[in-house]
Amino acid sequence: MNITKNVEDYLKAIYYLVQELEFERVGTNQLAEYLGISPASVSVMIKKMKDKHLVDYQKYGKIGLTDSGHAIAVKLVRKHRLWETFLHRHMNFSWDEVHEVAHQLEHIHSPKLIRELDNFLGNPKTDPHGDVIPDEDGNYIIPTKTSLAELQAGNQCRLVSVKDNSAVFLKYVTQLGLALSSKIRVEEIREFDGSMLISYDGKKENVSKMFAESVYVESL
Amino acid sequence: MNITKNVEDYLKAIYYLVQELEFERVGTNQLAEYLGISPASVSVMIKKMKDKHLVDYQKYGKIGLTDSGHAIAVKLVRKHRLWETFLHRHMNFSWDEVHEVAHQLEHIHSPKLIRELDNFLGNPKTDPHGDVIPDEDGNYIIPTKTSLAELQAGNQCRLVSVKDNSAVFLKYVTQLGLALSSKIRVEEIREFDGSMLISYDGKKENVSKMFAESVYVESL
DNA sequence: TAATAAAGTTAGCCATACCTAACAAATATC
DNA sequence: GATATTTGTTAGGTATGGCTAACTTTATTA
Repeated sequence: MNITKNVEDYLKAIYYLVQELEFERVGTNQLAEYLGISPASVSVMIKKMKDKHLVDYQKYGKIGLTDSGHAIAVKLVRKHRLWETFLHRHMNFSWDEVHEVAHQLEHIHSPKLIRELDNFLGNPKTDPHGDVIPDEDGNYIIPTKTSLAELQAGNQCRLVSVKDNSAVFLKYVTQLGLALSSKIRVEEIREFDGSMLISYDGKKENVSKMFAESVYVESL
Repeated sequence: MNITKNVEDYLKAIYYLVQELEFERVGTNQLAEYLGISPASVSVMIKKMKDKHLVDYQKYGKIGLTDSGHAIAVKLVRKHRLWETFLHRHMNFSWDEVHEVAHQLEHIHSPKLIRELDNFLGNPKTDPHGDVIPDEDGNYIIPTKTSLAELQAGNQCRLVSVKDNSAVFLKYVTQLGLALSSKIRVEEIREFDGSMLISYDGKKENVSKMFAESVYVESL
């Protein structure tokens, strides 16, 4: 059973939509939207992937991963995050630049390379966005994620990861002067729109509710 | 004009057959043989590549690279050899293991990554097989290659590169206890089959003419 | 509940890139 | 120079993975 680059992309997309965004299962349209292709193409592909026992599916239903599909997806996530770490630490890629190239690199097939890369990087536990890197056996703990938006005025926290890995969002975070492990204090929360005034590194900035929801923190 | 991974493979293959093996131009059958695909497929592909101005070609003639085709091929060679160097130096890949994975990695598109990789490696001039790595502008000097077979009994030399990068051949070289920059002395040459007795590192070994022709040396 | 909207599927088409079989051209040999 | 042999091309088929248009099913809402 030959898994193509495309099938790998589908598996990772399903994994992402199912696990990270916390839907239980994904619809063909959502998946199509996420992958930037037509729902019709997804319909056809999912049928083939079902034949290969990579996804759970029945017509007009929702898509889920089988155990084998899940295992492959986790391996891809591991590769992706190891490459991101490599690019960030050794190739001078900023955290908003790593994703695109890592997306290409994750399709390289070489168990030895991944083992060696992991070793070279010193078995990192998280990637440049604070996301957990699954171990060689595909095991990992998804940490309970608290968003900045859940805090109260007066609370202090440390930035541990981001919900949105898009270059646009990450550049904005960088522009604000924030990075992983930045220490943040919630100064005020505006009831009417959920925006907050936060302080960090001697700065004070106003951020939207959406921003606060896109940033995960650890309470201090 | 979108260059696919397959077209890249064709370009590199043509480049290799034309430059490295010193034919002026390649026939479709030779190319098909080298790529492990049918001549018919090559015929069709070359027609498309001609339309994209990547190759010089006319029906029933021989294939050559255009300037733009050549430029792309050289960039691929550069990427391939930089990745080989990386795999060998930092990922503990032996010189017989690097080719396959580098062949995958050379298709990664990211000018920044290649610049950074080159920098990370300290702008290496040669890869783990002793082959020259073209610079960022695609410039490189093909050194005059002297094979071990050209030497006379009593001559001394140093191994600088190999003609054959196949795992089978490289493993044999390693097994003999030879590596790049090994110092070799030609002890005897047998007229009838061109085989030679060579000595190096206190060892004495008999090698075939074909072997001697597959190893490039620098006279001492 | 019936009409409408949203979501999903099927059919038929395109591009890439491979294949085999049959044919055509070029080269080599008698 | 005629006939093999080698070399190369064309035609028609397969698989992957996209697309649009038309249709069906499910969900929503009046």
